[in-house]
Amino acid sequence: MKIATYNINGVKARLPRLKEWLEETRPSVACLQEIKSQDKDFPAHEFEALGYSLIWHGQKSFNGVAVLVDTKAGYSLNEVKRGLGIDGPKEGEGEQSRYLEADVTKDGQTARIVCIYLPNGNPQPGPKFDYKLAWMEKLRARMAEIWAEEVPAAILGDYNVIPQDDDVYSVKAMASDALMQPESRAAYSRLLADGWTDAVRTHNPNGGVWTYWDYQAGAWQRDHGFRIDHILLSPELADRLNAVGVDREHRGREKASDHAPTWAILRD
DNA sequence: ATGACAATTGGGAATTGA
Repeated sequence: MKIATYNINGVKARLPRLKEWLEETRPSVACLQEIKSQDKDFPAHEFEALGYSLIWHGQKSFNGVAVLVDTKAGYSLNEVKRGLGIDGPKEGEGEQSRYLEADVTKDGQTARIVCIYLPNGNPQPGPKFDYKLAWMEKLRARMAEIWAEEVPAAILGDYNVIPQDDDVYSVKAMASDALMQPESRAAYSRLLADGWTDAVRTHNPNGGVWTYWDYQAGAWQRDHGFRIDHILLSPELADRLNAVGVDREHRGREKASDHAPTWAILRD
């Protein structure tokens, strides 16, 4: 089973790139973030035509997540939960679309798949940063519930956290950013301390792997990137981890997202 | 300190992102 996470930065603007990525790399499960589409406008048929089943949780203008499974390869999915029950940082805006959880099944084997788009938190300090930290605690509580269910589970997505100094091209350049504040890192570390495994880190213990390059200041050309898209695995799935990777080449294409797809392969 | 880029909404300029 190949599971992947990809912050696509707009499903409508990215549709050709996204479809070719699915066809070229054929993930069994794909978690998408920043679909930037309302539910009614989400082009589900485009993905169904490629042999994927999917669920999505959209929102006007920004945010939004989706989970796709390869029906051609025999996978099916059932939604378990959408939303963590936490309101956005603006008064009265309600909950943002950042969380989608499903059971994915093939040949009688089921894994819990959670797609997250964790709040960015900039500028910090401020209400958006407070929201980020509160969201991370909500996530941790939900992950503890999943842990207690003792199901094989993977929590994939854009965590908007640079876990360590060797996960960024320049510590100095990003020092004041919400992505690498001590509070953000501590909250992420607590997830690992709870027993979850950072799949990409496990296979790259010295860091140096990027999943995001800014559109600005020639960041891609200079390889000024960092790692914020993560795949966290329960112990059973961590034991089955075969390989991880980042589809860097897709970041360099025409009209690409500023993130690159990040994936892990698990033995059946 | 600021802006550099890009997507969305709405049909211009503001918001958001990281």
